[in-house]
Amino acid sequence: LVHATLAQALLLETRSYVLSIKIKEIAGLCGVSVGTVDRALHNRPEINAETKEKVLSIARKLKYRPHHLASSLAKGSSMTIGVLVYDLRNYFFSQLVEVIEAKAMEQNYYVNLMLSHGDRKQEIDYLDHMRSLNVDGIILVAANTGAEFDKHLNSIKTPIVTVGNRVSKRRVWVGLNDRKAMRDAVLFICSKGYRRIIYVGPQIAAYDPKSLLTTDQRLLGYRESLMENSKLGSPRLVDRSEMDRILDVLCLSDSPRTCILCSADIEALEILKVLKENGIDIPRHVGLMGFDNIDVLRYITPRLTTVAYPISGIGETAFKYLIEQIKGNPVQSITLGHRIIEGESV
Amino acid sequence: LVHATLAQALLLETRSYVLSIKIKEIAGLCGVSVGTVDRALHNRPEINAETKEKVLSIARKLKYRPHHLASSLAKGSSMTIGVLVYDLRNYFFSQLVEVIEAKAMEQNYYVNLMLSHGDRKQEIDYLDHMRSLNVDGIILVAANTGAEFDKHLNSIKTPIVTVGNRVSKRRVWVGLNDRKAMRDAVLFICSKGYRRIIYVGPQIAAYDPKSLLTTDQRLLGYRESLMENSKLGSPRLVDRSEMDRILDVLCLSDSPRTCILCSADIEALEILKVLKENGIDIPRHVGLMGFDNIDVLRYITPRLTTVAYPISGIGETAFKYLIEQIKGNPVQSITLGHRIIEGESV
DNA sequence: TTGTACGCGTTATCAA
DNA sequence: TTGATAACGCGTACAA
Repeated sequence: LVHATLAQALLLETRSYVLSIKIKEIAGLCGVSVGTVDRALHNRPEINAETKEKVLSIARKLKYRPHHLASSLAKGSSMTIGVLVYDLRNYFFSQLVEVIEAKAMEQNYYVNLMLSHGDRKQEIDYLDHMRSLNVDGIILVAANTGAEFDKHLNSIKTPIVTVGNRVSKRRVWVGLNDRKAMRDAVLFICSKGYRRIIYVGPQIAAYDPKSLLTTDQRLLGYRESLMENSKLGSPRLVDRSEMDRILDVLCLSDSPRTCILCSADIEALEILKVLKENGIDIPRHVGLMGFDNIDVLRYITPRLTTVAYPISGIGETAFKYLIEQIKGNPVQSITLGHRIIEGESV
Repeated sequence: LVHATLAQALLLETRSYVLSIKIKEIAGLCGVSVGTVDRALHNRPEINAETKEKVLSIARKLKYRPHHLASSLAKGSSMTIGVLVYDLRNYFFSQLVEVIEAKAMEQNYYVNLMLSHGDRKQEIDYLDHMRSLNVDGIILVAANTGAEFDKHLNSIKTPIVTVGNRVSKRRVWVGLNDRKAMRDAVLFICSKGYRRIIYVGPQIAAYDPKSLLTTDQRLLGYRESLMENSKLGSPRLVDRSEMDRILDVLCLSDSPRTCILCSADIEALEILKVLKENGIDIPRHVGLMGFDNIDVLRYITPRLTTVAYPISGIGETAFKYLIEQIKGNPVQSITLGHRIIEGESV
C-alpha cells in the first residue's frame, strides 16, 4: 500500500463495488508487477510470503475476480463443459442436465448449456459456437447422425461424449440398448397374454431402420420382435400426431386382447387420457405400456407399466468419461442396463 | 489468392476442417491486412467490392468462424444473456428457460444458463462469473433477497431483470401477485363452503413475512386472509417435509369441512397420492387445491383446482424488458395476472 | 524473487 | 480504400 499514489488510493476507496478491478490495477496499488500479482493469486511457489500476503489482501479487499473471457482466451481452456440437448421440458433432459451440472460443480467445472430443439442446423451452429468458447469438452445429445456429422465432430478438436442418440458406432457414447429394451417390452406384454400390440411414437412415417436415434431404435425393436413372433400379426403403427385415430385402430369389439406400446411415457399418458375420457378401462379393455419411467408416473393411476433406466447414472458416466477424455485418457462407449417396471396397466 | 505463399497454399489445402482458422491467416492468404478482413466479414462500407469478395470467398472456403471469446473480450459485449434459475426439474423453470431461449434465438442472442439450486452463495458466484463473461444482460430468479444483495446486483453494471422472487421493490421485476393470488384461492375455497383450510408448503418454519420470495408471499396471503376471516379459525401449517402428518392434522371424523391448500401443485400431487392410498375421496372427504397449473395436471384425475398464470408471458416479458434495458431504455416492473382454474378437487 | 514483454483472436482507432 | 497498431484482461516464458 505504501507505493500507492493518491489516485490509486482514491481508486481503492471509490472503485470497489463499482467496477471490476483488474490485475494491472492491483499491481499498481501494491507497487509490484502483474507477474507477481499473478503468482500470488495462483499461489505459485516463486514469491515472497510478505508480498504475496499484501497482494492477496488487496485483492480480497477489492473483491478481485479473474475475467473469465480473458483468462480462457489466454489459457486456451475455460474449465467449462458444453452441454447440448434438445429440450428441457422433457424429463430425461432436465434430469440429465441437473446431474451433469452437480457433478461439474463438484469438480470446479462450469457448464454451458444449450438447446438445439432437435434442429440439426442449430445443433451444428451451437457446436461451432462452443468451440469458439474454448470449452474443454462437450456432452451431446445429438439430433444429427451419420458419417458426415461424425466427421464434423472429429473436426472439432474437443473431447465429446454423446448420450442417448448415437452418431456413429465408433464415437464415445453413453446410453442404453433401446432396441433390446423394446424387444423386452414386447416379450413382457406377450407373457401377459396379449395377442396384438400397437405401437405409438413420433414421426413413424420418417422412420429409418439404419438410424441410431433412440426413437428409431425403439421402433426397430418393436418391429423386429413382431416380425419374429408370428402369432402377434404384423406391426401396427400410429403416429403421435394422429393420436385421435387410436380408438379406431383399436376396434375393441372384435379384437384379440390388445396392448398399446408407446415409444415414451409421455405418449402413454396422452393415450391414457383419451382412453379414460372414453370410459375404456385399463388393463381390462386394453393394455398400455410406456418407456422412460418419468418422475410424474408416481402420481398417475393406474400405475403405468414402463421401461426404466438410470438417468442419473447416464449423466454421471457421461461426465466422468468426458473428464477422462479431457485428461487424455482413452475411454470406450458403455451401455447401461434397463429394466421393466411392472405397474397395473399391462 | 495470388499473394498466397506456398506455405499458405498448403495451409488452405490441409488445414480446412482440421483447426479453426483465424482472421490473421485469412489476411495472409488474401494478401491484405486484418483490418480489411474484418471490414469484409462485417460488411462495413469502407472496402473495395472485389477485395471484399475475395476475402469472403476464402473465409467461406475455410469455414471461418469468429472466435467468440476473443470477439467478446475486444468488444466488451458478447451477444449473450445470462439466465440464472434454481432448478430445471421444476416445470416453471424449464418452461421459462425454453421461452427465453426461443426469444433470444430469434434476436440472435446466445443464452448462458446456470443453475443455483437455490443456493445463495452459488448464486452470487455465478452472477460474478456471468459478469466476467461479458454477458449483455441477466435474467435472474433470485434465491437471495434484501438490501445487501440488491446493492451487490447494482454493483454488477449489467442490466438485470428479476423473475418470480423479488430482490427489492425498486428492482426491475416480472412476476405475479402471489400474495393476492393465494388470497383469491382462500376466497374461492370459502365460496365452496369449506370452513377449515390447512396450508402445506416448504420451509414453513423459516417463513419470513417481510420476505419477497414467492413462497413466503404465498404463505403470507394465506395467513392474512385467514386472520381476516374469523369463521375459518386460525391458520394451520404443515411443512412439506412432514407430509405424513397430513392425515393426523386432518382429523377427518370431527372436523368441519376441510380443504388443503398447497403452495404448489407438486405438493398437492404428493398429498393427492397419500390421500388416494388411504382411500380418502376428493373432494367428498376433503378438498385439495394447488398452485402453478403445471403441465402434467392434464394427466391427473381428479382434475386439480389450481392457480394459473402465464409462464410464457413472464419469460417473453422478462426477455423483452431485458433487451430494452440493454438498449438503454428505462423499464418498470410488471405484475402479470393470475386466475383460478376450477377443477374437480375443491 | 521479481519484472518485462509477448501471445490469445478480435475490434477499433488512427494515419496513410 | 487500406494498413499498422493499440486495446480487451490475463497467462507465461524469459530475462534480470
